[in-house]
Amino acid sequence: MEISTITQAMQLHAQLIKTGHGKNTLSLSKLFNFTALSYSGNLSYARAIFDSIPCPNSYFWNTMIRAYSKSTEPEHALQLFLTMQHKDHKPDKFTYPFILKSCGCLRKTHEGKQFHALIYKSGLEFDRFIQNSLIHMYCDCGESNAAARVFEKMLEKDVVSWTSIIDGYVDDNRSTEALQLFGKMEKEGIEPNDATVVSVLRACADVGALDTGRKIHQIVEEKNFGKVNVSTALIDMYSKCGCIDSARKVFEKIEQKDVFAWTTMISGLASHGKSKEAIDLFETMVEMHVKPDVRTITAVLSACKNAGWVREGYSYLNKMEKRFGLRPTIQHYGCMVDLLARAGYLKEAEQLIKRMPIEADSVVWRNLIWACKVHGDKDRSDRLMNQHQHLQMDFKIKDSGTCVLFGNIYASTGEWSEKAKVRQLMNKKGLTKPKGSSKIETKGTIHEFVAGATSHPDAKKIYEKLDEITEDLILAGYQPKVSEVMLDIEDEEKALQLHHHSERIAVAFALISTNKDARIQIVKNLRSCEDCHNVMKLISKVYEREIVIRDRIRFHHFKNGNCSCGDYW
DNA sequence: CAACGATCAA
Repeated sequence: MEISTITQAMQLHAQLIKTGHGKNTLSLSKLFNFTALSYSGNLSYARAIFDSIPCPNSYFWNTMIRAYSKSTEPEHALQLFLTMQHKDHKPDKFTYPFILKSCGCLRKTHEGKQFHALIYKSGLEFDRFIQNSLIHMYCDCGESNAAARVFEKMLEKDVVSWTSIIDGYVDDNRSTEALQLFGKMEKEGIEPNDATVVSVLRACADVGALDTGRKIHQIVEEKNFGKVNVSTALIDMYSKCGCIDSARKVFEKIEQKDVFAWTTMISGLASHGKSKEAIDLFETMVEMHVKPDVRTITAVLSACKNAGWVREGYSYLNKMEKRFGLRPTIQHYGCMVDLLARAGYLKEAEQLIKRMPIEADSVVWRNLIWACKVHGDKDRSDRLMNQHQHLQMDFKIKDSGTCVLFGNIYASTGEWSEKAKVRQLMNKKGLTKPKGSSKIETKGTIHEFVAGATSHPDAKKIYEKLDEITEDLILAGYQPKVSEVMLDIEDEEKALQLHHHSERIAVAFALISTNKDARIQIVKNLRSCEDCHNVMKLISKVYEREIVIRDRIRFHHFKNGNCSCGDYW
């Protein structure tokens, strides 16, 4: 008898009890399997069945543990493992993958390592499934190095091993290495499947690896990976690599578009400054009866923010709860505060922070304070900075972003002693300034630059080119600003090197290493500043090159000295 | 006697 509903399962259970289920383990295991694992099952009912078995065999133990590992309370899986040991029942090669999954979900690195030791002692360390689970567990716990050690030791790495380690590297901000691993995987002749390409596309999106991304698109076509999530990953990759039109083409071809596909497309359009298209697409989505989720609304609000549409922003924020039944999160309120503040409604922005049912985080405060500075409302920004500084002291928030903001504000108004205090505070709290970097892809390889770095093999040529660029820019009317970094550095020569921001170094590298008509595409890990924009505008004009910059917030397309995304602010 | 691992967006 096939079981497909929980009622059927209960009927079968009743029958088994009546006729005495002692001998009929096959029916009972079928029943148990359904109750514990199927989507329409019932975990506590499964546990009741489990508890009614006097001496459960391995299958029952493992299935019960597996059920917990998939549930919202994976810690019960670990508890059950202890019970199992207590009752002298030995774990086997099926037990460990579920246990390791639970450790991963719960970020229990320490326990995970202990299980690793147990696995080693029981001689199961060369089981492929267990090794793959170990890789995944270590990645979930943020220990990608430990995962890599397991991976290296594997004698037969299969496609799941490769996918797991690649995906883990992407999650751990090691996308460049993830792409190198994919290259190795191809060399070893392992065929990627749909899960693999999704992970590799995430890596491409992360670092702006368009060439590799296109290559993956070809593989997807050849192998006919038709799942929506693959298309969604392609849309995201193309969007994040600056090719919004290619993203759109992939989107149009999807037959059954789900929330993820819609949301990814909408946020791609929003980040490219195409607010109108983003909003239109959202309306179409609603017409097609696809229910938006909280992230969809975030994308819509950020489209409003980029366009400065205050009324529309408010209306979507209201609709979100009333029409779609979604509770706004800090991201939504933060976006709305930012929208108001950028449009110059500073008082309203501050009031919204006080009114909203969630406590503002430091990102929200930071955006508002910065907006006050941009709009020249010094009283408000001083007051907010004082308030926020107290918050920071009182709650011991470790937030280097806020310190950087304060430092920048003091520097821009020439309050050097205040700025020095911020620096002292950062030292005391052990905070370091996030280091800006710029990535660029040439011939399928990712190059990453930070200000002042000299480790690139072409460093000498790049800095020569930079000097040349600086001269050309000055001829075209650029006035070098006394950079903030320069003031902190004693050594003058070092200061001059640092003065070249990372994106300028990347552009110089692109100018000497790419074709004249290829567009230059840069991924920054921080938000780009006004000075960066002015310089990019000029370079694109003087050298007649198209330059695309992606920063934390959005894209900026520079062509012949014009920026198609409006001003940076 | 049954069974196990990797998947998307601010």
